Amino acid sequence: MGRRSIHTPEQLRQLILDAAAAIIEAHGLAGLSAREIARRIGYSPGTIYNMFENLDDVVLNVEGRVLDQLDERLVAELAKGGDQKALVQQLAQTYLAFTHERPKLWNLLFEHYMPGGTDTPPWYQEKLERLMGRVETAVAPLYPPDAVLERQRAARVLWAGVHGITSLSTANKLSNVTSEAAASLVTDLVGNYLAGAAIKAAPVRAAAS
Amino acid sequence: MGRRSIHTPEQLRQLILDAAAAIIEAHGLAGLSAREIARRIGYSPGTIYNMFENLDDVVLNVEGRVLDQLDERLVAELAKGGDQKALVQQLAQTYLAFTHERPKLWNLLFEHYMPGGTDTPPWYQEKLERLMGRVETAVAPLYPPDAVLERQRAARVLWAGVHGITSLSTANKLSNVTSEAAASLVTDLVGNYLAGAAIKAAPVRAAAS
DNA sequence: TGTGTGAATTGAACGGCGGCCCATGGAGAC
DNA sequence: GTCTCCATGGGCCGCCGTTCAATTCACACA
Repeated sequence: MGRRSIHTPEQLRQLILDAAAAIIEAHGLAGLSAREIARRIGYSPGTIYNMFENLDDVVLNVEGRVLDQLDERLVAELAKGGDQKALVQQLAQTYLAFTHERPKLWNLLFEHYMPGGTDTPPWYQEKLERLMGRVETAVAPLYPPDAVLERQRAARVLWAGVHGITSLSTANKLSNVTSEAAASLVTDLVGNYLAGAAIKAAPVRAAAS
Repeated sequence: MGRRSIHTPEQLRQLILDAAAAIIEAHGLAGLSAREIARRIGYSPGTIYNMFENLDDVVLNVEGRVLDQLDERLVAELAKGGDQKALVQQLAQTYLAFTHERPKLWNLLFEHYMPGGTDTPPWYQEKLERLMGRVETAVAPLYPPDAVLERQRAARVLWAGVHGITSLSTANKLSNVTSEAAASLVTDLVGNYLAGAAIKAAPVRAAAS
């Protein structure tokens, strides 16, 4: 069969990524295969190799879209504004909600290693840093303007901490913690961490407030 | 070929689990296969099915051993005793060190879902709860004796938080955070969280101390 | 020491899936 | 109508989990 011209190359790319994401969400990374993607989009396996280098390339691009989607959510949340302290809490809850919506898809980010231990491409690292930057933005008002390192550290700790709660709760590996309870754990983590950090900055005032 | 009696059944079980763990540590869960285990231990694939129900059963038992090994480490750390506050920090660092030693093997716990969404067997959940109990023990002296819920919550939050840092740093998904830097993030997390929690319990005294 | 017996071990075989490639022929350009 | 180009999808080759009839050996007993 020759060319179909039903879909533009870009449409085809998106079709493939949509299908791949759906498969991963339903059956995990292990359930993904070029044939299965092809079946779902009504094309043949070969088509996928015209648009992507190989399956790992497809997966990497699915990951990229997930990161972009999370970024959109965080940006939307930041745009709402509101109380500074509450903002960090809101971001954390947004992250939690996002990862709980499509747990297997989110888990993909941690299941998928690059073949041969290659590290992820620059655009991927940039997406990660962009996300981290959102948290830094939210945390910024709570720190003196010149406390750059503290801010970065806080952002990373909070990001990782919230990630830990979502990761363990979606995997059902936090003994007896349901998804709903995870939200209150996140609140507790963020609240106590920020309170503790505030003491270090200005012990007396923090305690008095 | 008939019986060899070179290994007792129990030895054979351990041989299989050793080999499986080695394969997973080297190539991830995706690299595991009954044939590969058989090759490594010098037996045939069929032998594995005499000792285990199927490959998932093997994997589950590898997970069990990993949990047991971590528990041993935590217990050893608890036995050392020492300052109460420092103890929580020590446990956290022990966890971090353990997961960084064999990252792929540790990751197994979060890559491997039970087939068909079955939940993990009771003995597995018990191992998880035993681990959580270790953290509760370490946290206990920092809370009033009757504050059971607070203690449990703190243990879960700390456990998950530390897990998040180890998870992201081993996966290289915490922008620009190396393995060594992870240790200081853990210290920061535990320190600030506990400090924040202390305020809530007794604002004035915590600030004054 | 010889022999019978059952358990342990085997490995070939089944049915299926996978990644990836390339000769083919249909679609578009002129 | 002709030609060119490129998407196509059938096919190659290999690996997988799992099974089970056949085989071989350890051991008990004589």
